[in-house]
Amino acid sequence: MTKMLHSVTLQDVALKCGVNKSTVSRALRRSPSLNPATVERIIAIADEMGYNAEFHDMARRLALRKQGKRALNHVIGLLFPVYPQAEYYSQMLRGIMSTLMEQGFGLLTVGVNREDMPCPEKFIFPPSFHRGDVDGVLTIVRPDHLCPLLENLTNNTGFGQRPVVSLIWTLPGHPSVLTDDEQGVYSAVSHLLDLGHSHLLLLQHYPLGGDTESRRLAGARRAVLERGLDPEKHLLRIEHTYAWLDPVKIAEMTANGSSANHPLAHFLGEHPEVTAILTQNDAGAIGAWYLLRAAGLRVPDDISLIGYDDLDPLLDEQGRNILTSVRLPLSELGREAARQIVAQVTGEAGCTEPIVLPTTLVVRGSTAPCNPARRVRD
Amino acid sequence: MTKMLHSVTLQDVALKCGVNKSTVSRALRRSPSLNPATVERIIAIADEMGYNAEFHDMARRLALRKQGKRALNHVIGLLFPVYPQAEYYSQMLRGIMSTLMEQGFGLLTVGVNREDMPCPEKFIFPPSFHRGDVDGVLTIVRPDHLCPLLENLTNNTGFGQRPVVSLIWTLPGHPSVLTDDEQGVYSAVSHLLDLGHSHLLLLQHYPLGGDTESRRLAGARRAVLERGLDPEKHLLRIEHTYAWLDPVKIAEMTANGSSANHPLAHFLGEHPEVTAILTQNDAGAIGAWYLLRAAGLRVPDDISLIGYDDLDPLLDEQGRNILTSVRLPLSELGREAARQIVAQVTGEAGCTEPIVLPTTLVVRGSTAPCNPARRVRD
DNA sequence: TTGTAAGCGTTATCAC
DNA sequence: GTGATAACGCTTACAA
Repeated sequence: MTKMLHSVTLQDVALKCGVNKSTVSRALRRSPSLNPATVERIIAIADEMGYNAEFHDMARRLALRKQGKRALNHVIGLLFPVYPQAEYYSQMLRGIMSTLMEQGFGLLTVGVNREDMPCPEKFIFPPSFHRGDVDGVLTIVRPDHLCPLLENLTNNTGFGQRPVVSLIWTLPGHPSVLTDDEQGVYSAVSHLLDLGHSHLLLLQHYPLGGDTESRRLAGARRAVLERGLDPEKHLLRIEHTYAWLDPVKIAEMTANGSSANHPLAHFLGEHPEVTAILTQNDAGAIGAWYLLRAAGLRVPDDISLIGYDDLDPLLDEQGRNILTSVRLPLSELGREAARQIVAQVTGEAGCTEPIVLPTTLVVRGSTAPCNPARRVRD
Repeated sequence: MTKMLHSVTLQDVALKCGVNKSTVSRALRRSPSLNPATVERIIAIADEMGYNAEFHDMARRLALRKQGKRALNHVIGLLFPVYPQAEYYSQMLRGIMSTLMEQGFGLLTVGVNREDMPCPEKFIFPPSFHRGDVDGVLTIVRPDHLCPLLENLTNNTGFGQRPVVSLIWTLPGHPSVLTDDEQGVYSAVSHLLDLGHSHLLLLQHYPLGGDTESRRLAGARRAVLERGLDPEKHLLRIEHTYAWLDPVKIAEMTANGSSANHPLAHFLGEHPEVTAILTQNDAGAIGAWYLLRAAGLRVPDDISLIGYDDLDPLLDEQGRNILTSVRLPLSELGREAARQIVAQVTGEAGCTEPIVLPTTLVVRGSTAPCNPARRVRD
């Protein structure tokens, strides 16, 4: 194989084979209407000459357009959030990337910035999307942010009605790949109830254009109801902002002695019956842990604590992670989504209903049997 | 602007304007040889008809190929490692992504798996690379892994000799964007020497196809020599594997009481003069912290400890990060690399010598003045 | 079974 | 200044 700068064309191959270039074209795509012998001969010669089919894709696509057909680009777009939470999104990205690579697809990533979303009409997709270089897109963006972008995309001649698959969030009219948050919280709450806790506090973010929070709540309620308990009494709940339990802020508060002013501290003071807390994510659990500690409450002796995602560790004196948490199959989620979008763009039948992957409760030291003499220190 | 499925062509616009399609072509590219009045008129009508230039890029590129010219795709490839260390790479990725977006470029990411590198000839780039859809590439891959891939790429008609910019690692013959590790370790060592420490231990990974380790060592030596000290005596050094100080492993060892067997514990026993340790990264520092703790050595009272990267926190009782560490400008690194590759592909003059971005020593509680009565507990 | 020829939609080289 | 025309390299009726 010689390293040639001027590329080999069908015509070049045709000349060498002593046939017409259309014959070469057919041969390379193994047309059944051709003599198998000539097909093999032509392919061999084309190979030998270093004919690079992919290099001539623009010509191919131009020709195909006449017939109203189109060639696959083998490129999947990804609308990817640029906000921190590195580990969470990285795991999905790894799953997506490795699966797409295996399938011979490229990944064209577009950063979606939460800050830019107030005016999504200003968002401009890279030209590849307008050009039709992208066969389909995966998105990890909350629906309310996503919808204007998607409209932008589908109104574009270059993208049109190509497939879209949503990760993490359900997206009306499109397939999605989700974690089973109902089951995740159900298993966490069941675990606590099994340990004898009867008054639980569920900390949740304000719903942000998705139904994750309601699915989690549903799981918690199911576990409570299943034991014949009244959710109103036994399942307390606080909705809060992202920053509310930020470990860095909590650390500042505990350091300057103002942590008793935190709303969670107040709430626990008013609700001494609460012996277990479920947080929205591990960072929140870590923030809560230091807050509880500053309030003189010990985990798990006085209060059990469960995180979510199983990404950030809460280390004990020896450096072991003691945080009981709900682990999400994030990289598998990425893999499954990649499989889905590839199935869609290659025209295989894809599921239309959401694909829901199971979560796993990882039990560690931050949960323990309910201590009847609990919170005497309060 | 009507939403049309069949796209508007130059011919369509020409017909409506009552001119030839070649005139429209010239008008849209604001050819100076055209009557400015007609230029404006044609552009207006083309706009109104919803002519989408990007959609017809394949035809444009086909035509340009004749002249040996080529149109920019506005796509940058990224060779990105798929191994864990999420936060480290995510920060760079964010910088790269946001800058490329601002410049109107797309990012085509390719995962490079360390495990696959023993046989890099099996690595296949997505077709976009062969097709010439990528204007240039950014890489965050160690040179020894990268070189075979790069050869693969440059031997390809579709990529050829297009620009390559390397992040983190220098790459012979290509521009690179680096962190100033010499200065990073220099400032860390200077800080320790200023605190009165005179016998330091530098923990480093085995060099892995790059010169990062030697640059760090150089910085350490410079600081020591600057004070008239002999590096042989005052700058001890251990080269170790990635797993050597893995916090999870260390936690297991301390938990089952075997941590005294760790080579670092032995080494410190044999070198009681050492009062400060610099690790290769924060995870290593965290591992070391628990190891020291298990050995009865307190940080910073007995031993000062400095991490690297400033990504992973070491939390104190109140939840504050106490790890003194060298912060790298990772997201700025990504931004600068993106600027460089865009400059290269648009034909602007780019720096040929490496761009080196400064690091910052973030002093926290894990470093303190050298305690003369130190390590009496040993 | 294979060759011929007409596009796909652009750009560039000529004329005028 | 603007219009015809010939590529760019491929696919696919249709003809042979």
